Amino acid sequence: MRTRSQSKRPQSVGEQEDMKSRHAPESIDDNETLSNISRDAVGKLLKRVNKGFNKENVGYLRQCESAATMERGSRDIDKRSTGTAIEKGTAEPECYGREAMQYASNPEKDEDDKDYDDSEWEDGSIPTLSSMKDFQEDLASGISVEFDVSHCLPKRKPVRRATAEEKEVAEFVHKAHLLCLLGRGRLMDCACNDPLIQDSEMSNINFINILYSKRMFIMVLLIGMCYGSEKTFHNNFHVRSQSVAEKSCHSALASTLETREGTPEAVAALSVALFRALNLTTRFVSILDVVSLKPDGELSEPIVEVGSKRGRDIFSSSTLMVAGPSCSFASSVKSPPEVEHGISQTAAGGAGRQADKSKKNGLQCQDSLTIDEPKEKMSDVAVPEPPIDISEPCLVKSDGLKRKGDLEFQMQLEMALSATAIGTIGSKKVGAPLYWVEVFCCGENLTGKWVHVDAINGIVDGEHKVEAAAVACKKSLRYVVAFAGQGAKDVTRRYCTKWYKVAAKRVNSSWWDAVLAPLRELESGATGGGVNLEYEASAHEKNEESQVANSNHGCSLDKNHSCGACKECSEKQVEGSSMRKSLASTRSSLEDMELETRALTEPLPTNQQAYRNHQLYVIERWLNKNQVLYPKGPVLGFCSGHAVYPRTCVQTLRTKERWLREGLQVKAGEVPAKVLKRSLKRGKEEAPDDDIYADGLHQEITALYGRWQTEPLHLPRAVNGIVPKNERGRVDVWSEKCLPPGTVHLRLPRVAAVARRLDIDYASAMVGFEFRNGRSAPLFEGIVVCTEFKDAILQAYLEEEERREAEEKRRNEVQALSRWYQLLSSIITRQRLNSCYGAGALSQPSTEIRKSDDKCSTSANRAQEIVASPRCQQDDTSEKPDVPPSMPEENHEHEFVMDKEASGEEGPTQVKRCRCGFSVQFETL
DNA sequence: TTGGCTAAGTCTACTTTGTCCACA
DNA sequence: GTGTGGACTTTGTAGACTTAGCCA
Repeated sequence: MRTRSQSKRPQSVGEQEDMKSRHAPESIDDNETLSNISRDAVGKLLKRVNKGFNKENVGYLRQCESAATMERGSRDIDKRSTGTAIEKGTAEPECYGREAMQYASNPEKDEDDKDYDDSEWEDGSIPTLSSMKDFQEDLASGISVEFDVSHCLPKRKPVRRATAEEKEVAEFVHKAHLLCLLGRGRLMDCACNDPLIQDSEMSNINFINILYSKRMFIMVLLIGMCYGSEKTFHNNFHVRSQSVAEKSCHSALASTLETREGTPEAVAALSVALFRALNLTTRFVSILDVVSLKPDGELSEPIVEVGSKRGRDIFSSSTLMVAGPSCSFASSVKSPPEVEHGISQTAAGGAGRQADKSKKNGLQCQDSLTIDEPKEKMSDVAVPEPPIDISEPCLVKSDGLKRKGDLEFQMQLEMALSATAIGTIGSKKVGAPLYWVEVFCCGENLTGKWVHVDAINGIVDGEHKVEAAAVACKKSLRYVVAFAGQGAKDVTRRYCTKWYKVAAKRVNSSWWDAVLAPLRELESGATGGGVNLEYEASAHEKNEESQVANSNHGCSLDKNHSCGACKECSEKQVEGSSMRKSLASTRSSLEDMELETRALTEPLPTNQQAYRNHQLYVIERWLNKNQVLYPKGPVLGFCSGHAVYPRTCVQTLRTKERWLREGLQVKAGEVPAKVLKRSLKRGKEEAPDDDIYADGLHQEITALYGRWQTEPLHLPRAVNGIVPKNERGRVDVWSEKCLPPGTVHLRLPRVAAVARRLDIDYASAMVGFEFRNGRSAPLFEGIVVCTEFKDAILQAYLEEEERREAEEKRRNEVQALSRWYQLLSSIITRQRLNSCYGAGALSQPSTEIRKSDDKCSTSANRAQEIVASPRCQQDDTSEKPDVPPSMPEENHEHEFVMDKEASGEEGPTQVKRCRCGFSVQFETL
């Protein structure tokens, strides 16, 4: 096919060849390059054409071949009509050459050929197989394709960089979104404390009496959130896609509780409510899926691309998130129909049958696990040391499989399920783990841990799997926040293994820490104030023991008893309060230590780029020019042959002058830790011994020193009231440390004049530089004087300021009076002129003057009074000229006639009036 | 898909210590 | 005659940093 523009081209290939041959001697090199480029481009095009025609256009080609005769006829007509000398078989090469040019200039467009605008194309001959053959023959015979070399050179795409303003806006949006999500999490956490919801959930279980056993607690976790082995929590609640309908958190939970169907957030929150109803210390944990911190950055869309073909709801619903083989996968969430069809049939594929098979085994395993395994495993260990997943033990730890065949079958099944799970994750067909629960499980000697519990997916202690699942779902694990007691705590480090990657995507830590600071206290108070299993068990025992005692003083005792009236209860409250506080601080600090330990024991990255901004490690190649490693060691490892050092070894070097600003000076005899060479482009010459001339370039060296080479600044002390000054007769006050001993910095305006008047020695205090008039200029603020003169100068300064203020006030008053006098004088003069010339032709200017007077007379009421004086009014009304009998010609000479005579306070006045209406009022002497 | 490398654009820190003239 | 204060004009550069593209 040919484009319209192509059909209008005046030159045929033959003509191009002629031109090429004519210009060949002028650019032999270019021709060689062009021929190579042409050959490559045509080769690529041929591949593409073959591929395209073989795969896509075969059917169409058959139709075209059947109509080949007709098309050739029309092509001949076309050739005759255009009048171009297209040889047989050259139309197609030209066509290909055109495509080759397009392809060479923009290879990416190749994929979008189908999207070409139809208007750009006209009906033409379809290249048939025979024509292809001809084309190849022609190609072999030396036909080449010319194209503009400027379009075929590989060019980088123009890089669109965000400006500082865009970055700032993006940061604002990021922060705002973060705060919104933080607020949302707090609301949801608050809703989890709703007693109605908790009671409603409690009504579904009936083993509260056996709760107070850590062994039972673990078992409860394992069997699926208190709903029994056959009726697990995540089987009981259906997870559906995120609802866009605006619902309050309470109503969302209530609705989910009633319909047994809700969003992942609501289902996770219900599990929190359930645990809290059971008096377990529980947090509602959420990934704050906030918009990117970078402009035009990736928005964490809740839907993955694959889902678009089968409907967005499929993958927006939370399904299994863990990669491992899972019994819960087999007995997975009762999902909506599309979920079952979408995932079990597509993602799992053949493994769906495996899943069905394992479902039966899984249930058996669950049963066996919940009854046997926990009792054996948890009898001695309170905290589940290995990650406990209800899915894993069911296949691995069954005692019933003893025979070799059974073991082989087990391994095969495990491998199949692993492959299924990996495939599932690889194809991004899992729901994003956005919400889960953390339950504090206390161990011996107050050593406890927060246990990850995902009620939606039926996973316990799977914190190490969250990151992988989030990555698989294109979710960024930037902020993982645990909510409790209206507070919040950042627990991201518990769930991420590569903190250096996460930290780069987070907002600056100071702002985030400031936001979370008050929330951390609330969270700490709530989680510490809650009851862990150990504490609860002991408290429960105490309650039972004290029931008898309570009956003595008449207090009704329940688990939340606190009358506060009786002495025992008061003491118990105080004791409990202090215990809770200590428990909270201990628990919180222990968790902080744990998170900090995780951060400090992060594994070494395997790529060099990661060391550029890594908080813990560094390699020497990424050091800045003013950084060195001191001490250079220890070597923690190697990355691509580069030694890895702790980041703490990195020292920042500064010049002597820079250290002075820090209040430090370089020790005598210290050799620069690093010497920088830089070219001198400024006209000012440095001292000759500081300059070097190398390779004809005028360079200067900059000696840099480390902090270990410095000592506190020793400035000469002020003696006999004389301030030590620098070579410019000033004192550089970068900070208080830069003040000579015995001096003080008086940062007051006009204080220098006071010191000078008192004949006290002082020095101007230079506090920095500012750019004025295109160059930097020192910035002075106040003076530096000896300490003993401080009070005298301040007292004199106050007196001088009072005197100056009084003088200024007096000057202002005089100036105000003068301006009032000028104003009134001008008004009177103007009014007099107005009364004289205000009629007739001068009426308009008079009005304008009055308008301008009005603008400035808002504060001059007196002036308005004068303007509105009786005499003026009389003039305005009585002096209004009569309508002239006839309009005189322009530029006529006034002929005044004595109109009337009046007498005023200032004497008799007379008015002369011309017949044109112009009048003159004058006073008679 | 990941990592190494590079190009290119953006941002940031560094630099640094006047002169003339009107007016009080 | 002298001191004071305002106007003048509005940098330039190197290097760090970031990001996208290319390639292995």
